[in-house]
Amino acid sequence: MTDPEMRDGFELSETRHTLPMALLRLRELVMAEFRPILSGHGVTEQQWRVMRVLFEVEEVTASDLADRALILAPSLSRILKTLEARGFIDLGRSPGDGRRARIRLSDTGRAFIRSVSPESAAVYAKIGERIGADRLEKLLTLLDQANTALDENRTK
Amino acid sequence: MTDPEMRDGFELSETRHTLPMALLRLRELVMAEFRPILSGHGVTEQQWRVMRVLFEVEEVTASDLADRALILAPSLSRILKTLEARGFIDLGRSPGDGRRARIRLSDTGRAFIRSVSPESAAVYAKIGERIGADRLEKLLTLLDQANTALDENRTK
DNA sequence: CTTGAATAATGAACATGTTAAGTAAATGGT
DNA sequence: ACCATTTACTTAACATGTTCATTATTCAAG
Repeated sequence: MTDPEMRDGFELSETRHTLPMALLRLRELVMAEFRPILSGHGVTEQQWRVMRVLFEVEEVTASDLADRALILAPSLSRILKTLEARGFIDLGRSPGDGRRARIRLSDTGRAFIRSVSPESAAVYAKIGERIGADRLEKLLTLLDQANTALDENRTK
Repeated sequence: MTDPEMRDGFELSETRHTLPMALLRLRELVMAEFRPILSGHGVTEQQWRVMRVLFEVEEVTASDLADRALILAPSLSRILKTLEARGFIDLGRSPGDGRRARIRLSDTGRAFIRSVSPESAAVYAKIGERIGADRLEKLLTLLDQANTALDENRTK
C-alpha cells in the first residue's frame, strides 16, 4: 500500500522492469523447481551443470568446461576437487600440454546422471507446460538472439 | 582462438539450449557490462540492487526489501550491515512491530545513486540498442509472462 | 639454448547463495 | 494474564561468485 512518492524523472527504469532483474527472477523460479531434486540427490546446481556437460562432451579441459557450464575458473577448481573426491569424475593432465587438465566423467558419474535425468526431464516438461510450449520456444529464441547480439561486441 | 562449435546442427548439445542456461548466459553477458561501473564505484551488484530499491520505495522492511531485490534474507542481513557501516542506509525498528526492521536510504546513499545513475542508464541504453528495442520489449514481455505462469502455482 | 612473455590452472580473500538452526517479538487461544 | 505457535530477522556453516595473485608449463623471440 505504501506507494513510492512522486519524484522528478531521473533516467532510471523501475527496478522490477529491468532486464537483469527479469532474467534473475525467472531463473530463480525455474531453479526453485529443480533444486529439491538435485539436493535430494546430494549435488548442487553447479555440480550438476558440470556433470551434465561432461556427460555430453566426454572429455574437456578446465577452460572449456568453465565456458560450457558458465562457471568461473576458480569455482570450477573447487567443484572438480569435490566431484573427484566423490568418485564422479577422473582428473588427469593433457599429454600434449602439461598445463591443461584432462577431465572425464567416471562410470559412477555417468550412472548418476542417468539415474537423476528422468526426474529432471519431468520437471522441465512440467515447466514447459506451465509456460506454454510455443511461448517457451519464442522465449528461448529471443534469449539466444539477445545472447548473440551482446556476445558479438563483447571484445569491444 | 574463439571457441568453434564443432557440431553442425544434428548433434546439438542439450545443455546449451535449456532455459536455465539461456537465462544465466544472457544475464552474465548483461552484468558483464554493468559490473565495471559498479566496482568502479566500490559497490557490488547486490548492494546496488538493494540501494536501487530503497531509492524507489523510501522505506521498507527487510522481508519486503528481500523480495523486491531478489536477495535471500541471510544475504540481506549481511549486506545491510555493510551498507550501514558505509553510511549509505539508516537502520531502525518499526515502531508498531519490534520484529520488523525499518530500512531507509540515507542522504549519502541517495546522492550516491544519483551520481552513478547516468552511467548505469547509458549502459542500459547501449544494451537496448544492441539487442534491438522491439526485440528487447518482446523479451521482457515473455519473461514477465513466464514469471507469472510459474509464480501462480508456486504454493501448490 | 636461454630468457622473458603468454597461457592454464590453482590459491587466497572477501561477498553472496543456500539451507538449517537460533533469537526475539508478536499473535491467538485458553 | 499465560503459554504454545507463528513471524521477522539473525547466525552459522558450507558452496559458489568474483577479483587478484601465484605457480607451472609452454611459447616466442634473440
